[in-house]
Amino acid sequence: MTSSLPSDIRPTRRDRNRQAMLTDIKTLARQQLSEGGPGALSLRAIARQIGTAPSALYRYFANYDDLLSALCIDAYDAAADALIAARDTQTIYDHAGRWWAICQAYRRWALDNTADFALIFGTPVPGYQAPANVTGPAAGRIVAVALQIYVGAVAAGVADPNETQVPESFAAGELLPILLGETAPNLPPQLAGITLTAWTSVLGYLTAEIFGSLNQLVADTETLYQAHIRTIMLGMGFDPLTLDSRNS
Amino acid sequence: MTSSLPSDIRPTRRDRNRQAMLTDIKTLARQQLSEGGPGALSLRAIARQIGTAPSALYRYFANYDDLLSALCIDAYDAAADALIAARDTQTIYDHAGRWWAICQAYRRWALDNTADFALIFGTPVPGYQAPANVTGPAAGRIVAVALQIYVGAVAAGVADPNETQVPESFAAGELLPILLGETAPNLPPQLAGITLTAWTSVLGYLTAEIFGSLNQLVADTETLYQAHIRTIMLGMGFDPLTLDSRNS
DNA sequence: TGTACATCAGTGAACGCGCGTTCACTGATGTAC
DNA sequence: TGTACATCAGTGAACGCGCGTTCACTGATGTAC
Repeated sequence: MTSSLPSDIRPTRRDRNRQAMLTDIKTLARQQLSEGGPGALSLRAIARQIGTAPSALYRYFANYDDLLSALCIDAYDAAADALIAARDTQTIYDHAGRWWAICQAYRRWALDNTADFALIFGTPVPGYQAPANVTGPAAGRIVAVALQIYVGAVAAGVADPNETQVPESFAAGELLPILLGETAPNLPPQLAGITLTAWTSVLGYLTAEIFGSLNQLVADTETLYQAHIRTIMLGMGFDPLTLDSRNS
Repeated sequence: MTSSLPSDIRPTRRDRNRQAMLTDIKTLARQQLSEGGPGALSLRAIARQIGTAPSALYRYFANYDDLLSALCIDAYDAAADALIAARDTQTIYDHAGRWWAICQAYRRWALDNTADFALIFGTPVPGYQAPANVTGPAAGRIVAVALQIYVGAVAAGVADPNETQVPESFAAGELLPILLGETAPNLPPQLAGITLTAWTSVLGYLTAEIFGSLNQLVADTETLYQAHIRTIMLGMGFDPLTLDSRNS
């Protein structure tokens, strides 16, 4: 009975094995990167850990770079998913709450997945340049989430974009228009500018905390992060009163 | 006459050659890193470019890691020097101007020395962990410059630290007390917190611009950076009017 | 000023290593009749 | 249900490569008398 289903619906044993192997490879690859930093990824080492011949991996990835690209995309997607999940823990009407939530989730995800974070935002793996056409859209998803929340906040009057001085129009890159078109057509680029400014500030803190020198300077990075986010939100024109009531 | 000076003062031919060789090695090393990313540094390749035997390099650096550490320290120092030089183009009384200046210089330096920037703030080179005792102080210098300016601004009443909500006391790491002791003893940690928050925001933008996705999103990153800095300065409690008069 | 010795820079061959990738192959899993 | 064939996963040996590091050495540069 169970085996009478057409193969389109019920995947064959081979298909299932293949999927399992694919995730095994990627899991081990991520592990290697997290332990040895970028460039520490070795196909042979993965094969060794799996217990297979090195050449067997070429049934799953055409070559070294292909594996890396797959890891990048997975990482972007995982981060975006984490943000979206965090966003949805808050009401649609609580814009400040949503922004706050994605910021917390971003840090959590980064701390819990250092390797992936490094892969995406750190120095590129030697000799590897992520193919922009593949990796770009995945990267855009993350910013899109942030942008969408801010647009909602401004529309609801909870955030005042005029508090900052981002130029009203600035030359956009290739990806931004696509991004804007997807989330909110006819969006004033100023909002995008503010969001990017804010978002890079968030990212900057995380970079400093994860790669860098921050841990040597401050022990309680958690608290400092909250203050950081608050400052950023003030810069975006979120209502100070709302923020204060939330924090205390 | 020239050769009659004691060897303590006039370095021997050997000494001068040695210095030249040292800088040659480091220059080529930096070049390699900038071309191939972290992990792309190869002693053999350097020897090849210099036109010497690989083993000759061991007269100058005990091993691979030693060379990397030297490069790190140089990079930190170069960045700090650039900041200090920029700071000193402004009057001692123009605190906002000084902060603005070091932010501009920071970006310039980062863009002009991507390899060094990546070495310090990017993902670590595989298998290499910078010895904190060597590298820490150099890293501290940079933050010290920023901190010093902010302390001056607050003392002069140009910046109001109470505008933000950084916790008044937070657990400090190992390095911060040393840093504080050097630049300004008995400094309220709140000011340090604000400075760190601000400084990581600056760094975050640069990380995003240099490593990352920002270029795909925005073409005129220059303008956006100015807005970014302005927002950060507002968050630090700098006087909005002063900022506006400067920008226009 | 000239000689004897110590220091140091650079040579070149060799070490053992791990890497990505190819290739002809065996054997298992699926498919069509 | 059973057979014949096609597809695919994995094997194992081999390729050429570049790497960091060691070692005994030669020759140049400095130093002391």
